[in-house]
Amino acid sequence: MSSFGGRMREYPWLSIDRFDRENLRARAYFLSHCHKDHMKGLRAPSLKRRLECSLKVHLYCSPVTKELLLTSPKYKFWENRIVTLEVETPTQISLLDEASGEKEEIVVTLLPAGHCPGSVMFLFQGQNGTVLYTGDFRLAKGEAARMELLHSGTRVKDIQSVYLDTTFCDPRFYQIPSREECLNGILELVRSWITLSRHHVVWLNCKAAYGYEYLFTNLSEELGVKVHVNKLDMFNNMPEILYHVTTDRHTQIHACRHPRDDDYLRGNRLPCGMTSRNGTPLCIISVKPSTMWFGERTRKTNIVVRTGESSYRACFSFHSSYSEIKDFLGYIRPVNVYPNVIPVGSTADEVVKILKPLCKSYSIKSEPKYKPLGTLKRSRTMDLTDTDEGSDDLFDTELTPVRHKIPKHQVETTLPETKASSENSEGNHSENMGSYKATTMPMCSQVHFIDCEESNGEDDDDEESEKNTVWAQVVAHNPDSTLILGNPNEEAHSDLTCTLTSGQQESNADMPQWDVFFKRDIKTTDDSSENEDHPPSSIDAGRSQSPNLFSDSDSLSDSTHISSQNSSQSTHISEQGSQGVDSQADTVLITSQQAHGADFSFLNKGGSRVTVSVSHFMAMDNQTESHRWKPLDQNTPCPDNIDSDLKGKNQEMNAEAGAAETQNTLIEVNNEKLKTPNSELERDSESSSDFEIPSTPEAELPRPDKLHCLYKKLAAGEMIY
DNA sequence: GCGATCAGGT
DNA sequence: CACACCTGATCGC
Repeated sequence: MSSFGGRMREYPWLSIDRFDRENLRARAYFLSHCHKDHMKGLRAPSLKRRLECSLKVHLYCSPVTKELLLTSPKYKFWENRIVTLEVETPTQISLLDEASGEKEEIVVTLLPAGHCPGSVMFLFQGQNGTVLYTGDFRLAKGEAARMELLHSGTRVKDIQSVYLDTTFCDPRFYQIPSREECLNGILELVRSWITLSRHHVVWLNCKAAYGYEYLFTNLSEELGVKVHVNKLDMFNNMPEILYHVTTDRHTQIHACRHPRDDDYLRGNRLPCGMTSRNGTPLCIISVKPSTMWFGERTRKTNIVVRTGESSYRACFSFHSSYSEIKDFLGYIRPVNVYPNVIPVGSTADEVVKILKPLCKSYSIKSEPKYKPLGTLKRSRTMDLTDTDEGSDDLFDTELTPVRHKIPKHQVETTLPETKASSENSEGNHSENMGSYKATTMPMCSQVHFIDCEESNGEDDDDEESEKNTVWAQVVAHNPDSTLILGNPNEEAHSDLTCTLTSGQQESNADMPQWDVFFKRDIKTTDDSSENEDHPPSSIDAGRSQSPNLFSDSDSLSDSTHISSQNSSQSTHISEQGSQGVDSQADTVLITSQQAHGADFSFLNKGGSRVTVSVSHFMAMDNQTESHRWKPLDQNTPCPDNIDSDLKGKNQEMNAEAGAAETQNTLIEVNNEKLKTPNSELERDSESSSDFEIPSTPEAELPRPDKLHCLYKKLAAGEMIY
């Protein structure tokens, strides 16, 4: 649960995901997603009163979040105070301090968070630096690298602070099977059950919260069976979800709820009351989506575990795993990081201890500026592959400071280190706000070296796993190599490869684009169709791959695997067993390795399908990646220019505001992506977008005249973006 | 009667 | 295992 207080050190007059106490004085509110624990105070009378008095205070959120929020009458009073911001569309807003009349411009960008429909992260850019509030998120490894708007050109933006979802920031939660693996596991379980007869139904034991829609839509799409839910009016304007859910109880997949649904199930009755069909009693299994995690060394990951006669637990996570968190933060490398959540059984100190080494100032302090050997072994930016060619790449790319190829940033990196490290030392950041402009970091800090000892950290007992982590990052940087190689070692990182697609879904202007937040294509792969061709037929007992973590499954003597991969472990659920005879004491286990197989074939098919049906949970892949890898087209924002354009826009907007005598708290920049006026920069960005890593440093070296100009500006104390 | 908080449950 | 949420008891206004 989030313990974020609502305010960021850099911009304390903004409140995010908290609306009580001090937050009642905020100049603007932001809601990252529609979960209750992020809406504290949002409907309190005190805030309502504040709104009535302060007509210029608004709530900013994604269109989907607004839609979901306003479905509840309790939040209706917000209706005309909500400003929706399109995802991945930098938008400038003006914040007016009503007391002082002081006005401030800030650019906010919503980035898909993969947590639930409408969930976003907020990237703020303003006079006190660039900060990222992640809200709750689940992003697979490498996804930060594919978010165009986290970059300026090919380089990650300089981010002062990240306010991070640390729900699973504990080595205990080292890995969680990817969304695709989980989905495939559940899909195969559901498929194998409901195909037994029309009376075989599945109850998905989902909590009352947004976030399972991606499961519903994918199951429905794959199986052609809609999911019964209690309520669907919140999706009225989201046809992509609406189509896959129903209030008609005569379906084989249910996610309906009842306060005492356990009792209902015991009585062989669905929470909606259904107990039979045409006089024939239903055969019900329940599947409870829950987070399952695995240690660093765990090779086998069971997606589905049988927990009883007719009950199963299936892996499902709304939050990033430990390794995903580290990958995300390690890519962004902010100066500071602040946990939004203290994981149960952990402490703030422990979390910070884990995260600090991934921050810039940490590497400034602890790493020599030039570490050729370390580089050779552990560069995060090198283009490694599983094969021997990888080594060549390693040498080719390694020695070039690949992240410093953008001229204007190159200049920046030559600034003397000033505040970066001091700010980091848990100092009071507001003290330094005024000097933000001087806060830069030396060149080396952007080269993502991974120091052997350092990065092993608490995991340093497992060298191989560490390698895999590096691998994951590397692979993520080069989609082409991913497609070819996949993961060299094991299933643990297969999630990486599942997100690689190309193309981009066209946005539809009118409807909230829920799929922007959740996209994924459960591909019916060659493998899985092969699976379909082999209806449940055999039990492969006695091969439990259940990790020790799962005492519940271990307690059952034998295991049955549902393989989505091949016929050697074919899918079977014995009706007899599920009916309580349980002769085989089956635990149905679907390993991520198996699911993994399906995922790869999903990829193979990728090219053609990507654009539209890369569906439901991973829009961030689809979208951001298409930004990043496809040839730059007219609509692709050029992040280079967002920064450089900012000042101009600010001035423009200020002028406009003055002219229009609005003095409004809010000015939106047409809700459009800031477009680049500079075709040269655009080309620059384009070429660099082909690969995360430039082939040669020369290609992007700053021109001396430009450098000179920038140096002069710096000397004059001007802000340089 | 309402909201906030906590405990306890799923 | 946790998450996000619900219910019910209690307290204060």
